[in-house]
Amino acid sequence: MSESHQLSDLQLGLLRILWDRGEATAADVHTALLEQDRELAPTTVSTMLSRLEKKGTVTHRVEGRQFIYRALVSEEEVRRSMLSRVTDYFFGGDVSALVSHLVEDRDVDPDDVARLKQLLAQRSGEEEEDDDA
Amino acid sequence: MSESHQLSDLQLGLLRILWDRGEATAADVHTALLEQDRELAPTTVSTMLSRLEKKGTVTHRVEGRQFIYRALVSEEEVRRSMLSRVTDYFFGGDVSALVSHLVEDRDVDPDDVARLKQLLAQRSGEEEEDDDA
DNA sequence: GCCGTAGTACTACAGGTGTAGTAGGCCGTC
DNA sequence: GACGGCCTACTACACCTGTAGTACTACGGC
Repeated sequence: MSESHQLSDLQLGLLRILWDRGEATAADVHTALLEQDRELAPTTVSTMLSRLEKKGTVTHRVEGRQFIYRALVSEEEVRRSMLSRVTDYFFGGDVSALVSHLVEDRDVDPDDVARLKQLLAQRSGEEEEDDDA
Repeated sequence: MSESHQLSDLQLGLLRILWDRGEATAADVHTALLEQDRELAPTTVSTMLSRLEKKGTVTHRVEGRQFIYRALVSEEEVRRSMLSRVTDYFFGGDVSALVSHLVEDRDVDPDDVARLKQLLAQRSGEEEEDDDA
């Protein structure tokens, strides 16, 4: 499990739509992309969907004449895999190094810092509870 | 600036070597890859390097008969771009949401939690100092 | 001065991606 | 029962990636 999901922007875009809706016909996906200013021919969308299916990333069931697509990889899984990639390449696999970097270097504003502090407090709380259970 | 660096594993591998050494000949890169158990023909490495050069990702100077390559994009830049991608796709561009996620969900062990708390404390400390200055 | 060797350039090919046209099948309508 | 439209399947093509072989060139040694 957890093989590296190396996905292109368009592929991620398609998955995003499927994740958000649970299921969608090719036409739905096409429309959704149009709404995001990705103007592709309907056949292009279908092609991409079948290719993703061939790779096992999505699947479909048939309803009447339509194919209703559904993602086979979870958003969670892909997110995890993409994050791992960054973590591995740039922080030697050390997640907390990544977090440090983000906190130090990037635009985490003061409110968020507060929020995160709270979160961490909670985290250490839970850890103690875990000891209990 | 900051165009999306959509780089493959191998490309990142090559860049990693150049980043670490500053400069390297094709042979150096080849050797370094071997040490990482990436067994590629020397010509393969050269091919990849010239392709990266064509894209403007690396450049080279000539010394004797050898090409000495150097990255044209910084590690920082690529890291930032890859992180943005994840942040944008999965956290609507909200870096602190990403951090929360990492802290909540992933293997940040208790020591790290402590470390991060400290870091955040420091962060808010700095913020107040900034107010001062 | 010739030859081997090292190093780059050129060429090749399979597989993936982005993009889309065309063909073929089916369903509802007149 | 034929026709038009909708939907998928098949085909196409350019470009990128991974992979590597072959060709060419130049330098150093004998």
